[in-house]
Amino acid sequence: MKKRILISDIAKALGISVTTVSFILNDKAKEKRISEALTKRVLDYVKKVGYKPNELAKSLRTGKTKILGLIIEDISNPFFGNIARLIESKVYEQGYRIIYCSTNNDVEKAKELIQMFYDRQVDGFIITPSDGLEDTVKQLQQSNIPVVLFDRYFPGLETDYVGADNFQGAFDATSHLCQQAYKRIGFVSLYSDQTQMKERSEGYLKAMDNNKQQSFIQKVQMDASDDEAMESLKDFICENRLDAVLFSTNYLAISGLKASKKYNFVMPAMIAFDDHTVFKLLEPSITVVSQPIKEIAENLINILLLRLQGKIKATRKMVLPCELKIRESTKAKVTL
Amino acid sequence: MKKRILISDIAKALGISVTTVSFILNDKAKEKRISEALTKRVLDYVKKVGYKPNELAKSLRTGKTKILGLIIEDISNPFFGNIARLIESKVYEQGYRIIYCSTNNDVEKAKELIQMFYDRQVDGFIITPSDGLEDTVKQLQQSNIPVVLFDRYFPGLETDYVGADNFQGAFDATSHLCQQAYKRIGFVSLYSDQTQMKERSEGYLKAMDNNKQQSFIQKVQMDASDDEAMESLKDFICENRLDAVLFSTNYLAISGLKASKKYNFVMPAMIAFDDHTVFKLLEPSITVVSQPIKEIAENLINILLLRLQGKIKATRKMVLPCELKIRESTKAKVTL
DNA sequence: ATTAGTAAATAAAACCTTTTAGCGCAATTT
DNA sequence: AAATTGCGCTAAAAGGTTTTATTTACTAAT
Repeated sequence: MKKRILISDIAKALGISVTTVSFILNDKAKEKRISEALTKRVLDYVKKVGYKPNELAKSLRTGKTKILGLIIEDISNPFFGNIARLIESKVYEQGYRIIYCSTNNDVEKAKELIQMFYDRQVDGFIITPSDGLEDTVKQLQQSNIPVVLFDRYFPGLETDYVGADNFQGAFDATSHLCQQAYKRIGFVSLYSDQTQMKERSEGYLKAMDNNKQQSFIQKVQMDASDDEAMESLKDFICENRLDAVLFSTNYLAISGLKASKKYNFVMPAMIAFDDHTVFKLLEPSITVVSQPIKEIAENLINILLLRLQGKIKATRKMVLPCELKIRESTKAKVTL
Repeated sequence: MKKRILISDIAKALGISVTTVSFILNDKAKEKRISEALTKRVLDYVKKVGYKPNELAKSLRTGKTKILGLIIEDISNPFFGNIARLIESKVYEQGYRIIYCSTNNDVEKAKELIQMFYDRQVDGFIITPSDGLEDTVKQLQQSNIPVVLFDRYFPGLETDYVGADNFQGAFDATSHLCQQAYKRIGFVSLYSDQTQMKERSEGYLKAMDNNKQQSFIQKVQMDASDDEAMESLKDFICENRLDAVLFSTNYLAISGLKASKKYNFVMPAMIAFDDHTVFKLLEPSITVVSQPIKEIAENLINILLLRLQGKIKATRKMVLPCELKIRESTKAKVTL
């Protein structure tokens, strides 16, 4: 266990000052008019001894950590998991690192996590905000630390934001069900004020209105257990004799599928919001509204990096189109 | 955007020294015989102004970051995703934080990530090591930084390790297939020297030997595309007229299922290693060898924390039992 | 009256960088 | 001739903690 080598060791070994070494290592050799000969000598030596600066000391001095905080709803949901992975590899190329945490939609936990990231002086945030997090986000903004929201936002707060066109996604999905001649189309959502949920509701309702159909809406408690969700979904689908259902999230759809298995009823035509491995494999495979995960991740990073570099002033809101992936679960209804 | 408050501000405001404040804040008031009156005065004031020490400065001084590095194979695989989540919440309670990264089984990326975590001075590592990472792990050990491996290990290296009993899991699964009267039982694995794969192979082979059955083994390239995997699995299952298959990972099983859908052949009886939402939902539902995720996460953290506190000297290897969850995909064979 | 001991607090060093301000000298401009 | 500029480099401050070694002001013992 050998001792870490310091910048002062380099300076001493080469008989020059620490400052000079620091300038050279931070690509300020030209700017500070340090001779090429010396620059090369330092660089060679540094490489030879494998010197790596102490990132902590660096951060302490500069106030920059090159770490970004990613606060997401649930890392085990593949939608978020995939976004996290894409973000991770994107920022990696730019020399940034990610610390992530899942909130599981718990406001208090989210607040704590944000506080902790703030204490660790992350350079910026990407957040899927839970209900009730508006003030915290506002505080971050006031502290002048870049924040980009995704998946949902706060209507009353000017923030950078990247998300999918939830209205259009739900509208297209519902319209598709109408076209396929379904007559009793239900919508499953959550008790939540989050914008993405509201937009999906509105998309559903608008399409139903356009087609002059009666709407059926069931909301599930956000903290409901799997069993509770399954039971209420069974009741919703069976008692209303629905012939089609649009689920506003992939896990609600999965709860629905589990319910149909557990309570042994036939799942009607269905569409889920957000794709999932399950949906491609099932018999019949499930039609989904798929969010442009890659584009979302790319835009999140781009906006955050621009902000970190101070290159943008006005807030940016990006709304990206969803794609309806039509599979077997929404074949045209056979009228008896 | 108000200025951050410092420990020196506290000291000045109360007319005492920085040292005293520091002692009190670090629970050394008694040890350093600081009067209770003063202790209370400081604590109250700190609470009132909401002082939070600068974690960077703290880490720079103490050499401890209270951050642990988690290097896993693939965060989007629910097996790893769930372990990550459990670990995250466990260490959170202990005041530690997690930085994670996925390697996707790329050695070079793994090396880079470990180097970067090391540069950031994480206090300890939890690693699912890729092939070829032995030297890097050895170096970490020599630098006296705690490392716990999981899922797989290096036979030639004395390290802490937590994993499932892969041999027993595969053995039980294979024995179950034999009992159900299947006669042509295949095993799908990876071209990899990783221990967990070898152990699963051996479990399969041992059970086949015990039952005096011919074995069928197919290996898939680790970097194979989904399509390549699907094609070779189709050939393996169809050409050998297998009536049962044991898949050594959940994603191989999923590739198999996709293949049966794409190439339109009937999937024989099957068992997958590691559970997955899909497996419960499919018709028929899939029998799995389930690893004790919760126990694995708990033991990983326990061992790492003990090591961080210097409470253990000898290396610990924990092998935890797997559970065979019998579902519909392995109903007894009907002999014609 | 001196010494020893102790309680309560502190000054200063240490952790390792980056960055500001400036030095000494030669060449150029006023 | 005096003032300015350019060059190549550096001393020292700053960033905010923790911790070691020490001081101060007492009381108790010799």
